[in-house]
Amino acid sequence: MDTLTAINKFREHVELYVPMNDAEWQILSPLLEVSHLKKKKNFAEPGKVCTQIGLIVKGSVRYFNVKDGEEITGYFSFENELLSSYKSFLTGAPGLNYIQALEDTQIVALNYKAMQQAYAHELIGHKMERFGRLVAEHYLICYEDRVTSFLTQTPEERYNKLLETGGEVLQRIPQHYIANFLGITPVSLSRIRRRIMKISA
Amino acid sequence: MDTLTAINKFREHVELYVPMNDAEWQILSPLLEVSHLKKKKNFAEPGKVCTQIGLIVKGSVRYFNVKDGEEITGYFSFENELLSSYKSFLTGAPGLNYIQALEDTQIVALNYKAMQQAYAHELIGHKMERFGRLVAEHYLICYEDRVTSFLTQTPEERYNKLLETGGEVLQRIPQHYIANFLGITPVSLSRIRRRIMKISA
DNA sequence: CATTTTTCTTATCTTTTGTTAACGTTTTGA
DNA sequence: TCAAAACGTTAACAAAAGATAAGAAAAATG
Repeated sequence: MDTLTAINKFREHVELYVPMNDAEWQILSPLLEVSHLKKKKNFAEPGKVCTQIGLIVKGSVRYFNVKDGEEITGYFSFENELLSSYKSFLTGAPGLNYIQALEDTQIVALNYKAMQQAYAHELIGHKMERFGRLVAEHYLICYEDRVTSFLTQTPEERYNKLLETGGEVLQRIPQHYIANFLGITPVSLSRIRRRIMKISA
Repeated sequence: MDTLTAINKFREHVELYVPMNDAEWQILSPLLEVSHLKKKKNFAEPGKVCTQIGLIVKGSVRYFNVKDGEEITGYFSFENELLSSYKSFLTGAPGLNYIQALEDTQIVALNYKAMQQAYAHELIGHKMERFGRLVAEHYLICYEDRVTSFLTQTPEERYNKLLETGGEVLQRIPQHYIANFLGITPVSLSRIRRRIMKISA
């Protein structure tokens, strides 16, 4: 995808949250950086500060932690979704997880400094703060739902819910990553799948 | 606590995130509502829209869901912490959980309309948006950590970590609530505690 | 296109958790 | 103050999940 098209995707994404006129866009757009991430390359790594928040305009990524030498996948992001190692980006502390491209991926990003510039800008600052707030609120709600699912649902219930709602993830992602995402082992997910098969058959 | 002292606590809380001068405070403070919640009374209930976000100036609350007639406690909030059924407050959709006073509790709150007024205000809007953003980011990080703990740690590890860091919760909260918070049953937590006792003894 | 590598399932065994119930203790509230 | 409710622990059993290993199928890679 060419750079202009990519950058315009960022504008579309912002406009999901706040309206943005051309004058405002002229201020924001020069702050953006377009980058490419080859499959298996990392957007973020443990021990390093994540300096960017980005929009995936093409491709997909996987979030994972490494514990006792094992990868534990926690999340995925696809086209038209934001990505960042949020805690690291927001606090400036080193991150704890990898964000790795599942396929060749194109990203339009703001670095931390540019983001702060945008927030502080006399013309677009108020609007950008609102954008930042609405984005944070959106992900807050996602996380709230996820925590609730861990507290109130069994792994099997979580998987069934994912079957209903999780379109893209289920098609494009290996099962053992999904198992991690659900908080269980791949072997356990395989057993759950067999239980469900038997019931519905 | 008298109303003025309570309201000033709200100002102190805002100033943890953004500076606020007297003129700005004169605009914000009239939007606040002070309320009291007797022990066991609900701040939020499933099926009802949570219309307020509040600061606990005295007391504490418990968040819980009811599944199959059983209460599952997901979180606690204490003095000088914000409370809301965020998803409901932010989206206007009916909430899914109870927020209930653990003791007689005093709350300084903004209702949704007042919050939107503050965000849109020509003088304090930018600052309030930033406050809202920083608060959402703060809780986003809390939730991110919590999800990670479910994915990468065993219940026993989660409990050990809570023992290290969870000061107030451990002193003031019954164990079966803590078990729920950790995603396990009270019986299971009791067994974990015995295992830990044996090792450290 | 051949060969690694990855992915998924299955089996076995162990460990942990859930469930239910009982018991003594503490707290609550009428 | 006294009865009822709530709380924490323990036991016994069932159900589920983790660990490990093996094997077949599918996909990736040179």
